[in-house]
Amino acid sequence: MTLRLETFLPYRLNRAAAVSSRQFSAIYRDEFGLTVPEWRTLATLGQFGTATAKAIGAHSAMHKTKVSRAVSALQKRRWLVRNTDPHDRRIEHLSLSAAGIAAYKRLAPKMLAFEEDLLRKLSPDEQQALAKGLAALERAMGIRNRGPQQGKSGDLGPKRRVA
Amino acid sequence: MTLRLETFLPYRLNRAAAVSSRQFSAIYRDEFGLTVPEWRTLATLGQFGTATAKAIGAHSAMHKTKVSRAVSALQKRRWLVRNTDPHDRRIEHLSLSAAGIAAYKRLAPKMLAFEEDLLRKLSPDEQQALAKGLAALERAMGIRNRGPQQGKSGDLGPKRRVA
DNA sequence: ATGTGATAGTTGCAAATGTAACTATCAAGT
DNA sequence: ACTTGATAGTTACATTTGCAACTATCACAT
Repeated sequence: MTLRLETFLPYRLNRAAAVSSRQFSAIYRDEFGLTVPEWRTLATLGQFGTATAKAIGAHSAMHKTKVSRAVSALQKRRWLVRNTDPHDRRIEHLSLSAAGIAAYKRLAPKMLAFEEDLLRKLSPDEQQALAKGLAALERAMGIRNRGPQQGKSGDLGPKRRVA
Repeated sequence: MTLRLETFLPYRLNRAAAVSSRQFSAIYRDEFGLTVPEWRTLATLGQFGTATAKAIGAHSAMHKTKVSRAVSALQKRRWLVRNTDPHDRRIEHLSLSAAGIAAYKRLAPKMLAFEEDLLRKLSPDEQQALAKGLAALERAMGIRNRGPQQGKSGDLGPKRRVA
């Protein structure tokens, strides 16, 4: 019974995530003063066009208050607009304004380039292994990768884990 | 130029780390009320016997204030003892008390079992892929897996002083 | 129509966190 | 000895975060 941290999965994940997050977040922090939750929200809406706060939270594993505050911040910058669902006024469909889209289009290539720089340090089969391993892990942990929308009936909701 | 979050590395890492951390931390939180930094510190000392606060931070990618507070908390529980280096009084060699070791020995098997439950959901070659991909990523990001001592720049162990 | 329970999202408050400034110590140069 | 620059670790302060409680709205049953 020995717990070797270097091979212990949650430890490795947290460490890798922390380091990568520090490096990547420097980009949008320096350029726009965006926080991590704000950038994630921007990126989600940039990719999907429209999503609810709940869907963003489910897709990114962010707590709903984190999403709520990120949405408020982006709205204050006038990068994001809210549209109440006409059939259910509890729901707000979020999307980017023109300014928000412009910021996204300016940022996304830099993020991708940075990722590519990182991945270039891996051999092709290491890259493949990483992708395969992560996908399997996501599946095992119940992380679903469908679109963030479908708020109504089908929602991929935080309810799993039957106990 | 499309940024698909489901395949974007830092996003996936953060998401996987967040989910795994939530699940794993429930164990030591429920059992002992330990926080994540406290558990990491405990686990590091449990594995290595002795380490400095700086080494713990370097090994786990935790900020030094996080480590400092975790060490204080563990010390307050009397699970940890500090020993000032006789040759350099800035340095404190940390180690677990008997009570700390007892707690570690009680916790570590549960953590390992939980990890095993998770990994069992992956096929053997998925497990291998994950290990290989993570190792490559750690190398690419400059995460070194030697003993917890020595920072990024460095040599092993307490600085060699030629008497 | 009214009550019950569920859901989307917000907010108050306390706890956790990071930055920067601090103390104490050391090594090396003068 | 004294200054300078570096390092290990701590602390003050402001920001960020999460939990719990809240509002508003809905579906459904009575």
